[in-house]
Amino acid sequence: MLPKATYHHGDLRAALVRAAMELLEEGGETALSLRAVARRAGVSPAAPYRHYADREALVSAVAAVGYRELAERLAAAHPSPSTPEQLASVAIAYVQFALERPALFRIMFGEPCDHDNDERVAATAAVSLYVRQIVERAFPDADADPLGTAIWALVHGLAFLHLDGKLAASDPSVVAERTDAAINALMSATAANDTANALSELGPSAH
Amino acid sequence: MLPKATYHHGDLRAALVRAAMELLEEGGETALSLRAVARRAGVSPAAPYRHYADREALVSAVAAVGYRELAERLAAAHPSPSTPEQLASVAIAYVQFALERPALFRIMFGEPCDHDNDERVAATAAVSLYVRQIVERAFPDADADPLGTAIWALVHGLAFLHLDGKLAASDPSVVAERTDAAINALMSATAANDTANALSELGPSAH
DNA sequence: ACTAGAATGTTTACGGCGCTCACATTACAG
DNA sequence: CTGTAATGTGAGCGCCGTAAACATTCTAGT
Repeated sequence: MLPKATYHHGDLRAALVRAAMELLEEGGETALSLRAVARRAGVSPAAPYRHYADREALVSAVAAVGYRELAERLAAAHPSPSTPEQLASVAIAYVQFALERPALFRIMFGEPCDHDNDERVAATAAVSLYVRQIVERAFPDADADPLGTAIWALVHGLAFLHLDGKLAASDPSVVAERTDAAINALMSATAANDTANALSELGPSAH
Repeated sequence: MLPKATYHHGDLRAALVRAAMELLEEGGETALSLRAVARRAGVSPAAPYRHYADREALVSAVAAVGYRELAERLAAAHPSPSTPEQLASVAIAYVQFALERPALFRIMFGEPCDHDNDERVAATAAVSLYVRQIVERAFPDADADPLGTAIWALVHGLAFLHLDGKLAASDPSVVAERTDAAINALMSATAANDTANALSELGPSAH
């Protein structure tokens, strides 16, 4: 399939995403131009337009595979976390993913999201759902929606602040430690509130 | 000063930042090109290079004033917060700032930070310091550094997730409510830990 | 007051970019 | 087998960031 003696490529659509991913890892977000992607795929500058409406559509496709890879990474940290420690390990994996693949992470979260791109919105919805499911398992008595939001936001914020160098941290291990500490703080709060709620028997909808 | 009958501009350096700011608010980040800025400032495309090394240097300058405006906004929410409620109001102001000026916020935090730009690093250090000072006042018994990091990350993450549409929220008031809830969760945790620490008389340097 | 040189702005130009349109080639359905 | 749809090409437009040579103005030292 590499020889490319043929006029038609075969599966240019997928090849473009692959090429874009490579350029992104090699040269950062500035290296990700439609023309460069076309060059790497061995195709003319106008060819990508047969498969993607514009540059942003291709970028959204790249982001979508990014979401999938992030999900895999989190699952690898722990398939179905249900304790605070396990949840913390997933959180650390999230931050590590951001630091190891900064350009991809920025594309996934750092740009105005294209809400017309079905593939993309589905992928982010999956991440959101995943977080909430974890929270539901780990804290059955808590309101999963706001707590899931808080946890995701905390981890996401840690990732971004590290990414932007707002939090000095050359050593990945101190990043992990910091993430662990932050998550534990939030979760001990939740545990305390759960206990309080249970004791006072106020039911699910407090406040 | 507007007639601009003169060859020299007078204070082009500042005028460029102002023009860039305007373009950013009007047309988003894509509208922020060196050439467009020069046009708006009534000057040739090459003129900005007398004052900024390249496009990124100008963007960093814009980001720097963004940090200052964010600081003002937070101070306006509460000049010197020392209670959880006051801290929460500052957090809400942070998220609101991000939502009201998304393009500016993205420039401030969504790009690889230029660490060679003194103005910029100083401005972000100021924000970091500000957060830690608040935390020290609100939680004298806590370790301000990790707690400050956690709070900043939580708020920052909320801002970014809302910005990217990862958390559905058309209504600003529900955003504020969500922010309030998240912050309260984190802080009640801290309060609980403070109490525990005080009770067990472990001293300031636990862990 | 005069003048050299430093600042600052202009002009022109280069290559790369996203994107469009007319055209060439190939695949496939009838 | 053939016509039509799908896919890739080539040339070209206007924009971009940036650089080099040049023009104008400000300013300091005499």
